[in-house]
Amino acid sequence: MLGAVTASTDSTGDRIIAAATEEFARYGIAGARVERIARTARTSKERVYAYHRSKEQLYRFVAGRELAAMGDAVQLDPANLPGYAGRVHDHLAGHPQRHRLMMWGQLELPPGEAPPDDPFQASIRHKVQRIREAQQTGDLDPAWAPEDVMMFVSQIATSWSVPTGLSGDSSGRDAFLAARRAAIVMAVQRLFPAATGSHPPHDA
Amino acid sequence: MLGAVTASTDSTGDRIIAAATEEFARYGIAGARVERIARTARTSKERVYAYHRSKEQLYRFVAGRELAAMGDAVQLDPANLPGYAGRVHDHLAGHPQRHRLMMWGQLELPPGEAPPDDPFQASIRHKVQRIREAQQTGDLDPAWAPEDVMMFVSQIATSWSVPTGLSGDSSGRDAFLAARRAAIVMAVQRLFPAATGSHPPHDA
DNA sequence: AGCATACCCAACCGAACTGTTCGGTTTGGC
DNA sequence: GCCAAACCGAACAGTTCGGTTGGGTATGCT
Repeated sequence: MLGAVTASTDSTGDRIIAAATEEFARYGIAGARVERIARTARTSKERVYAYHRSKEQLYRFVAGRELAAMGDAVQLDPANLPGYAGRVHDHLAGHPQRHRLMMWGQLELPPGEAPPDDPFQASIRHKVQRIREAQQTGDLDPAWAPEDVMMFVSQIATSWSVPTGLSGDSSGRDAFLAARRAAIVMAVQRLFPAATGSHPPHDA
Repeated sequence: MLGAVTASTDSTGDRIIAAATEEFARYGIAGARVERIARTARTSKERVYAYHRSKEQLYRFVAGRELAAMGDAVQLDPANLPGYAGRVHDHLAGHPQRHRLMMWGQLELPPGEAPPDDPFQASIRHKVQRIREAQQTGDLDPAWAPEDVMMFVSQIATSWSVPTGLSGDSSGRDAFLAARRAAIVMAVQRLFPAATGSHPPHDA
């Protein structure tokens, strides 16, 4: 439950991944302690390095995993961006570690890294492309630059993914997040309304 | 020019602050090296600790400074949020270190810190209050929760404050950022239109 | 029985870091 | 010239960490 992408089995490799996900989300790459990861995973440092080449590579692995899991959980639907934003909010706001895990990499990894196949860059480019296509088929207002659409939706959707202290106590947190979700959906709907569904699919 | 809040004089204390600002923005708190700060400031570690109690306290100092400088540079005008968002974009997108400096603190400092007078929390609360008042005077649509207004404007305004590789090469970067600025202003205008200015100021 | 694989544990290496100390030098006011 | 403050450079103490090594156990296959 603590690990973001809890594997189905409970092998040593899986426990290492779960423990690393937790550790990196909390302390970042530089702040993470391999010894602590090993202890949490009920194994030894030696095993961690048997499965992963280095601490940084281990981070890349779990971060990529988290990104993929998020891609599965929240499906980008360029014809219904308000719904997409709501799903993103649900996925992240209820599990702040998921957001933190990604942010650490964005700050700690100098942009001169894995340029050809970086999963994050690829994911972004893919989303922009999907939005561009939706604009061509009339599902989305073509007046906006697709990069802006993608960025604004992401930014609004993740507005409340980092606990700020504004969120109040833990008792009313669900209600709080639900209200924030409604505002997110409304804002995105106002900027990029969902397609009504009654339009010809480009060639009809 | 490199330091975000370059002091007017060039005393040792000022150079330490400038160097620390640069160092923290690039490497974060844990990643910053006091020795490197001292060298950049053309002084010694001994001097750094003569002016500041610890590395973390030094970070808090420069981060607070940066926050204050930003508060001066971009004035929140609840009656004209699109203009405010544009100013925030100008202030941050052209100087990504400014944004990075703040983000590090948000990730690295556990939320159990300086709860009573944390400048960041105070700044947020203050902005929310300003927005709430504008809603009461009719400058802003009172249908939104003020927290959402503040957060959405901030998120949209900072959309392009972190270089993503989408920004293209350095040659066309100015044009790129200018286009992004226009989109930001338009988006905020659509969500929270600027007051027309021809309304009675609450008591007329 | 033989063997390979997975595993544990503890020690270890080399490097790096924070924060302090200290002897000696410069600077500027009086 | 005198003195105090600011400063420098280098070393130091104490700790921590990433990553490696090596000896030993458990398991399961053939």
